[in-house]
Amino acid sequence: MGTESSYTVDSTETSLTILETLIESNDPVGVTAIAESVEVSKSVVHNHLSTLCNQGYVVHRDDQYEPALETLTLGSRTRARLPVYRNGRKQIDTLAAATDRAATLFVLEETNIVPVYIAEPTDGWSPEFFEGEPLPLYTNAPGKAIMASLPPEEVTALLDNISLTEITEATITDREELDLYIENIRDEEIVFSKGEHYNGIVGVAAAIAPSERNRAAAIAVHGRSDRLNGRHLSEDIAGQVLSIANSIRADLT
Amino acid sequence: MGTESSYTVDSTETSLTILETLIESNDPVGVTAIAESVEVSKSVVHNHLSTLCNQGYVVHRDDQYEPALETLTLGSRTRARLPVYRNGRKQIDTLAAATDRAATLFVLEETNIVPVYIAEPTDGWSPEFFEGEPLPLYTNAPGKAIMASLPPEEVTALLDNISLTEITEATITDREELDLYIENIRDEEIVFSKGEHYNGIVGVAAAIAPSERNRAAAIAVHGRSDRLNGRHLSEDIAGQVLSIANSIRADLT
DNA sequence: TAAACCTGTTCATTCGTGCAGAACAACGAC
DNA sequence: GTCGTTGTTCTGCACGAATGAACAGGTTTA
Repeated sequence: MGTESSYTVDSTETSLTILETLIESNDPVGVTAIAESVEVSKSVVHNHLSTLCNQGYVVHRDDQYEPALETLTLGSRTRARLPVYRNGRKQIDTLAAATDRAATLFVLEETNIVPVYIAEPTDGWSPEFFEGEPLPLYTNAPGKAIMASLPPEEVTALLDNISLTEITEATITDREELDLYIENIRDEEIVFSKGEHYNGIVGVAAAIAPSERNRAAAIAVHGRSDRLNGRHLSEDIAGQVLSIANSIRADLT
Repeated sequence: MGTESSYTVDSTETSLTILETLIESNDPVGVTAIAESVEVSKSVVHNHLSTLCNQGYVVHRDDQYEPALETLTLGSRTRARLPVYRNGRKQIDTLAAATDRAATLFVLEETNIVPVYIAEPTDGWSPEFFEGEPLPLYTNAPGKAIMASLPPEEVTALLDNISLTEITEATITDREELDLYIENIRDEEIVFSKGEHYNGIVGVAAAIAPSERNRAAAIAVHGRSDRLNGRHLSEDIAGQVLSIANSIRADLT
């Protein structure tokens, strides 16, 4: 893991940086603005944008540039490789509909979990994170559920490669405390979290343990703590999360 | 439109080609295989892969490379810019649930339509196309519905930039015939298609006309012709497509 | 056991190309 | 009209990306 190679291609990096800049700025943007933001000359930005346009990842209109919708292919085809997504997606939809809260499917990748599919409630709060945005393992319910579903030696291997930094006041930043916590939830089927990544947001998660051909995954329901609490959270919601998790597990044969 | 610039960055192109190669091969793949496929030397492939790994778009395990789930961020954040997606997504879900067929939201980009959100039926056939994969305007119902919703001069501007090639026997390849067809459906609210892009697949579509701040879009229901036909198609399904289209239009204020 | 053949990775060298910066063109504001 | 902008083009130079061979592992073959 993590053997950072020194031989890299600089121009690819700047191209990707430019593309990311386009995506982060939520409106069409011009060459000079990008040049200032990325700190390269205008002509360079122009060349990279032309390249990205030719490849179909950027569109050009009225001296302004925007990320192209074709960027969706990369991700949609990548996640379509995951059996847990292909089989589990509809179950996430029903989980969101049944609980009327945001339901998400997470998959372990490297030392992070990545939300692979987010089903939003018909109305109300939706998660701040995006599909594809890596999240740390230790600041949320699905991450902890996944860790508890892995063999202990794999967990230590993962945790040895990351540092525990505080996101909110509720984040566990002490390694021993975290190890102990994971041991304690090892026999549980459901993991709760309260505001360890986003203040005022609670979550219920259940892991889908890895197998021969499937990566470690987890499903979760998130919501604002004022609308998701008490027995409703710990019994109703948790029960539904658990039953959907079992159902997805069963479908993976 | 289409002023292809000659000043481009070659290494960016090869990086993206390598990434696309990884995505198309549905399994983890090694350096030499990519080198053969892209026709560059192994060391070059290695350097580009290292770069893509560092940027988070490729993951490296056991001498094998795979596209990273983080590729999802690009597309998910790009489509989140579209008001029609943010407001219409749930409606597409209900359309798919109500008809128990695949329902899709398309958006016009350059001279293509791009599926931005696909809701699959609880069981049964799902479209062959991926979210983000550009489709020609003239081979399917949503494309034609969009053209019929645009001012005629814009349609001719679009069609002047593409060539009509035959995909299946049902594809309209004659420009005059296509122009006439579009004129004929101009007053209709619903457009049908039968196997013009995929054999044996029929579709019903309704356009969401462009406005000041929203691009031209369309919604559609697709299915296999043996299970989607006759009065069921032309009345039941069409009616639901229409009512959802109206609802999305209304939500866009 | 050892040699032949796979991998993926590293390395020096050389050639090509991506880069900066200035000049250009096209538009808008004052 | 002129001075701001903008995006685009162009040229020379220097840096860096590509080459192709050598290296380090592992697995198969004799």
